[in-house]
Amino acid sequence: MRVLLVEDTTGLGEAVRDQISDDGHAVDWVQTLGFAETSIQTTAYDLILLDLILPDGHGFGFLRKLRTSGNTTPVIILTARDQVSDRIEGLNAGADDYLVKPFDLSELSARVAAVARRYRGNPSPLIRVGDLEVDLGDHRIRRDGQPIELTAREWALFEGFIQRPGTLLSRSQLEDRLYAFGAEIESNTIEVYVSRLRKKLGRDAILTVRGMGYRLETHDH
Amino acid sequence: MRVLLVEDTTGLGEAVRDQISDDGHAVDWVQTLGFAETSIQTTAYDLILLDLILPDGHGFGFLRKLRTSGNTTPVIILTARDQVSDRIEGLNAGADDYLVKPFDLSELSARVAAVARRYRGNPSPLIRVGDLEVDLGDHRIRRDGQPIELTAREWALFEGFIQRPGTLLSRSQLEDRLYAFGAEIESNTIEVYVSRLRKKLGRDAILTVRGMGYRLETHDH
DNA sequence: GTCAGCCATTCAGGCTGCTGTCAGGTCCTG
DNA sequence: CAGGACCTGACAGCAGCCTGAATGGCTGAC
Repeated sequence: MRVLLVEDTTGLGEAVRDQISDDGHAVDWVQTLGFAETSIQTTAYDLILLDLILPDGHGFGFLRKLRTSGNTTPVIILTARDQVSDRIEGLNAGADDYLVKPFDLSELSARVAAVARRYRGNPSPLIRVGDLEVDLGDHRIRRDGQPIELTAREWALFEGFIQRPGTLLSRSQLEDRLYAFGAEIESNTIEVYVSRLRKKLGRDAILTVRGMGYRLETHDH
Repeated sequence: MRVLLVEDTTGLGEAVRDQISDDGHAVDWVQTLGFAETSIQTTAYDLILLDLILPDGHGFGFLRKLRTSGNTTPVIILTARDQVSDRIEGLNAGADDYLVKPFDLSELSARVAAVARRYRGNPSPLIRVGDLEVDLGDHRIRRDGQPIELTAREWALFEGFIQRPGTLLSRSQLEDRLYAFGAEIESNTIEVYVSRLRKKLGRDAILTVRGMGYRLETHDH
C-alpha cells in the first residue's frame, strides 16, 4: 500500500514514516500542503495521513478540496486538538478516521492495517519500468521472470526512484529517503548505492545528471 | 451453511444477519450466551459468529466450554477495537478468526465464504506450496503423505505466510497475526517461531529478507 | 492435590552478510 | 589539460538474525 504522510513536525514525521514503513507500506512524507497537492497529482495513494496545522494552511481546506474534486482516497487525520467540534468538522470534511496526538504508534498501525485490509485482494499493483517489473507490496523486482534481490537500503533508494519515475532526484532528497531526516552524511553513500543498484538492475537503469542528481530511466534500453 | 450469530447489539445484529442471509446461508440470531447454549444443543451449526461482551457473560467462557466439550465448529469472534488485546486469549480459547468492529460487511462475507468453502461437504481444498500440501480447514500439513504437526502459534504464523505466499511480510505484520494489534513484543518471538517452522517444514521454506522481514518460498526446493 | 508433559516466551552466544567508508580510478567540462 | 564530479572494489565493524537451552504456565491424568 502507498501512503502519503502530511506532517510538518520532524520528530513525529520520522516516527510515523518509520512505523508505516516497518508495516510494509511505501511512505511519501511531505511537510506542507503545497507539496501534498503536488504529490497527489503525480501519484495514486491508498491512504493519506493528514496533520491539521501546517505551515501553509489548515488541513481541512486540503481535505475539502480533495473530496470536492472527487478523490475518495481514505484520509486519517492526525491532530493535537482533541476538541469535539474539530472531530465533527473533520468527519464532515470527509475524513475516514481520527488520531489524537499523542498517539501510540501501535494504534496508528492498527488503523492503517484496517485500511489495508479493505484493499487486500486487489491484484497487487505491478509497475513496469523499462524492462523491470516492480511489485511494491512484495518488495520484488523481476526481469524476464528472474527475481532480483535488493537489500533494505537498496530497496529504500530504489523506491524513491520508482515513486517518481523520470523525475530528477537530488542527492539530499535521496539521502532523506535512506536516513533519518536531517542526518548528516559525510561520505559518498548515495554514489555507492547507486552503483550497487546499477550492478543489479542494469547499467542504464539510473541516469546521472551531473551536478544535479539522478533520474530513473523509464524506457527500455 | 447454517450460522449461529451471538450478538446483543440490535443494529449490528440485524445488519450481520441480513448480510449472511443474503449470501445464501441460514442464520439463527441469539442475543445471550444462554440462548446460544440452547441453540448449539439442538442444532448443528457450521459456523458461529461470537460477540465477546454479552449481557450474561463473556464469550470466552462459552468458547472454552464449547471446545472442551469436543465441539470443533469454526468460531469467528466479533470484537470492538479496544478489546482487541483479547486476541491472544481468543487464539488460546480456540477461535478460528477475528473481526474487529467496525468491520466492512463485505469483509464479513469474505470470511464466512472462506469458512463455507472449507467446510462444505467437499474435502477442503488442498493448497500446494512448494512440496507441502496444506489443508486450511484441518490445520494440517503433509509432505509426501507424511503429516507435519504444528502447535497453535506455529500454525497462526504459518497461516499468515500461506495467505500471501511469496509476499514479503514484515515483523510487525507477523506479530499482528500472533498478538493483538500493537501488542508490544519485546523479544525475538517471531524469530523463534520462524526457526521452529523451518525445522518442521524444511530449511528453505521461509526466506529471510534481512532488515525487512520474511517471505514464504513457493517453489520446490 | 500432585505430577508429568507440552507449549509459549525469554535469553545469550555465535554467526552472517549488510552498511558505510575510503582510496584510487575514470569521466566530464571548461 | 586541469580540476572537479562521479564510480566502484575492498574491507572492518556491527546490526540483525539464528537457535539451543532454560523458565514458568497451563492442562489433563490419576
